[in-house]
Amino acid sequence: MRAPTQKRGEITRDRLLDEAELLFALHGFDGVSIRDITKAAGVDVALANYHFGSKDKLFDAVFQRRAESMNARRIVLLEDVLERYAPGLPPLEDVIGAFTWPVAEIMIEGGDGGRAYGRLVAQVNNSPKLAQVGMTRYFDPVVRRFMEVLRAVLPGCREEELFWSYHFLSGALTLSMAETGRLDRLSDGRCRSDDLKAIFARMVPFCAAGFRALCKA
Amino acid sequence: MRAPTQKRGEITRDRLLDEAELLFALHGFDGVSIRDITKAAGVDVALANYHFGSKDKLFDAVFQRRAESMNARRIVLLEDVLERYAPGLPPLEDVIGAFTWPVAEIMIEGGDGGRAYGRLVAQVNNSPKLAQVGMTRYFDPVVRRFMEVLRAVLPGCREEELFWSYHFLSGALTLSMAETGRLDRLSDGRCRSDDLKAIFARMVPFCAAGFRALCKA
DNA sequence: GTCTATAGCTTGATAGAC
DNA sequence: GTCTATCAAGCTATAGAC
Repeated sequence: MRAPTQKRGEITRDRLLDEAELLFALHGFDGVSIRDITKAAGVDVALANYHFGSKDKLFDAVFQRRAESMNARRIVLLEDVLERYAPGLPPLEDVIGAFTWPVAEIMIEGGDGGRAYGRLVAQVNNSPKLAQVGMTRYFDPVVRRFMEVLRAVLPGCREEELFWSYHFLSGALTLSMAETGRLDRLSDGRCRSDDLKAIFARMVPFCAAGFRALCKA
Repeated sequence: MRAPTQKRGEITRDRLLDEAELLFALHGFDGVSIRDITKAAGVDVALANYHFGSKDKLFDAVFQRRAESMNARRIVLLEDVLERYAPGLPPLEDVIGAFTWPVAEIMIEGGDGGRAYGRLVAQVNNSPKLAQVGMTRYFDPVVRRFMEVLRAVLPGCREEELFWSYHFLSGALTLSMAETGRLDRLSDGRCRSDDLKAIFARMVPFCAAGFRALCKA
């Protein structure tokens, strides 16, 4: 992730982002101090404020970093799917897959940081204080694009049913990103929170059936 | 909620629980100080530690308080449904309804505190640090009972599919409890996070269809 | 860009008077 | 049970030397 040609300042910046990501994901915004982060990154306390201005802005930078690549990937997969079935329309499953799969990719390929980012998004999406700013600003533009396609793929579906369906999908998706390990215990080890391929393979048919059930009514 | 015959100490205790519930729900455990809570409750700073021992234990007491009545209500509704269809088995929808509806009841009938409690559970369920203790201890015993009934109602369904289906239901349910208002904006006001009857009426068919889709495969 | 030093404030918890 | 007073530790943020 870190190019060998980076300047010292950039290395510090990236280290701070990486450690902040891990710590915020585990303890939440208020559960982590600037000191915790700079200590974990092995840099001086003052550098967090020098590079990011404030703790708030550092959090925002962490949240934004991977949101951009994830959203870009979502759009690529969506346009791919649309093209593949043009001039017809793709199955609902493929549209949902284009939305959910980039999350799995980041968490699988992004190592500890990628998994931490998933946890972070899960907490932000479920926080009344943070969801309005974080999710709305960084994710909703792409969600609106998906809603357009869903509308086309499910003709005649009422708007309310379409939005509520998305809401339930969002809940299922973000709880999966949280990787809390709760289901591991509940299922006596049969299901594992970190088995992302198992989860995402099931999330698509589960939610597709849900969308169809609501849109039928 | 507060009996007129309560002693002064009990009133203080209840006030602290009520205000802690509201504040923890909005800002999370680390976003609230003992001073914030005692100030909101109009009692002395030292009384929180006198009555509850520590901030951790106060949080735990808040979380446990409504969990007990919610779980009791879930079991009552479940046994009702089972009895109504005996010696046969109830439809999947009724079982899911017995699990989800008590949440709506508490949030609708419990006023500001009830809604705050929903937000609190949403955050705990999505937190890697808190979910293991909070959810596992207070909710999983009842969930295990529901899993037994779901197993009976969906004969031949593989265990993994059953547990993952519950996981997705849990995500949809807790995001609905969070009432973040995100969907309100996204849908340009067509859907409202606080319209609990609209949400819970749709959650049942959405998730029932999901369970059936996964168990069929 | 980095580091030292520090200002100014808030934190959880408690000892002891009432 | 309640309140005053306080402790020791933590916090964010910044001014100024290098």
